[in-house]
Amino acid sequence: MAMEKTKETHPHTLGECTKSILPVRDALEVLSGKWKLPIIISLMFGNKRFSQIAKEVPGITDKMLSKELRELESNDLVKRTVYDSIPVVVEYSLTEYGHSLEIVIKTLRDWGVAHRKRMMVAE
Amino acid sequence: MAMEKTKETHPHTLGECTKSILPVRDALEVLSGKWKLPIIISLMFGNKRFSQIAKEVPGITDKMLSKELRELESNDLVKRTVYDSIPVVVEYSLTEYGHSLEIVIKTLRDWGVAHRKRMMVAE
DNA sequence: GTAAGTAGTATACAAAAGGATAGTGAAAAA
DNA sequence: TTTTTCACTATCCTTTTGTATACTACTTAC
Repeated sequence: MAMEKTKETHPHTLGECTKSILPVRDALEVLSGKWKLPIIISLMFGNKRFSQIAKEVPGITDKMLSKELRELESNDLVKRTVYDSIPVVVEYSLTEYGHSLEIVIKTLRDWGVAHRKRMMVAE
Repeated sequence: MAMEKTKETHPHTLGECTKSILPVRDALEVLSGKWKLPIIISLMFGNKRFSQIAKEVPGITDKMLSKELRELESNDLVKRTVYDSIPVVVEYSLTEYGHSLEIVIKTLRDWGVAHRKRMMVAE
């Protein structure tokens, strides 16, 4: 009798789920890590200089901040502007593309607020 | 004269931005990494067994899948059910709490789709 | 007897991420 | 004169993440 196991490998249904995973991975590639979103959030509250960001993102070191800013810049999410005053001042700002993350961050923050509440209840 | 540098350290304005960062960090603590969201997405398409998830999440190894599932389970996002059939079958499913991530994932996926489009244009 | 499927674990290693500390060089403030 | 600010960079170290390969133990199929 050997009822063939329905393999589900016909092109129609294959990857329905994978098709959802791929764009999320694309997003994660640009945003993942401990610091990128916090840095972006800090810049959503206004343009900032290096040391200002360092103060507002709790716990970040200069090395991490510098590295992450470079990556964000190379992905066109953050813009770096140098003013050749004395001493030199460097200003970081979100690009228009960077601002397109506002909705993502709002959603994640809302979930995070609920999550924290839940953890406190369960203590 | 010595105009005191306005320190901005009075409790009122301090941390307006930090207050946004903290819940996002809470969320990232539970969700960050390369694999957790892809695994959750795969489970949004239905309950799955270990090897099914392994097939649907491109590139994941048994070791990573096993490790990530344990973490997700300990955070109450995923439920593990053992059926003592022969051979033993283990089914993974999203908890109700896990389902609360649907909106987060949808937002991230939408951004990811737009991001991929953008990258292709810029080639 | 051999392979394949069930759900993983064990071991060893490489790579990436992150942390701690110190230093650069110029200028201004104490 | 020493310290502070500015925007970083350099070095070393630990932790986390990821890869590769092999193995367990049981059952069914070939």
